[in-house]
Amino acid sequence: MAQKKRKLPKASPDLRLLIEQAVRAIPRGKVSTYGGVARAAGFPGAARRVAAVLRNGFGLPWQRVLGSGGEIKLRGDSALEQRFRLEAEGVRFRGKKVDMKAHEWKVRRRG
DNA sequence: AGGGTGACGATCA
DNA sequence: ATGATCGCCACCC
Repeated sequence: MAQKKRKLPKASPDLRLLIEQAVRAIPRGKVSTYGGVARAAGFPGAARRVAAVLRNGFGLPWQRVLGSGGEIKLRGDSALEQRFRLEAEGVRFRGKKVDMKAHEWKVRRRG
């Protein structure tokens, strides 16, 4: 049994705070990735921590965070819900993935 | 104290 | 494109 159901880890308070801020900074109609949020929060390589924060936290626009390449990494109904939520705010998909070229959020935006 | 785990990511076959 | 494997690392029991 390689997969037993386990509660997901909660991130450290400060790490969680910074990650939450980065997630909340993603505007409606835009998306980012776990790795991208981690880097934006100052923790490159902490993609898994980002996922843990999203799952554990409340009131976050969790649907705007995707796996690399714009792929939804959730399973089952949650994956469908994420897709519906994104489409509801104008995010378009190309097959199974979000059209990152059009929707990926970049902090550095200067025209 | 120590091994298992995961809403990841990159790489290889 | 799909599936396996490895690196990562805070968290859980």
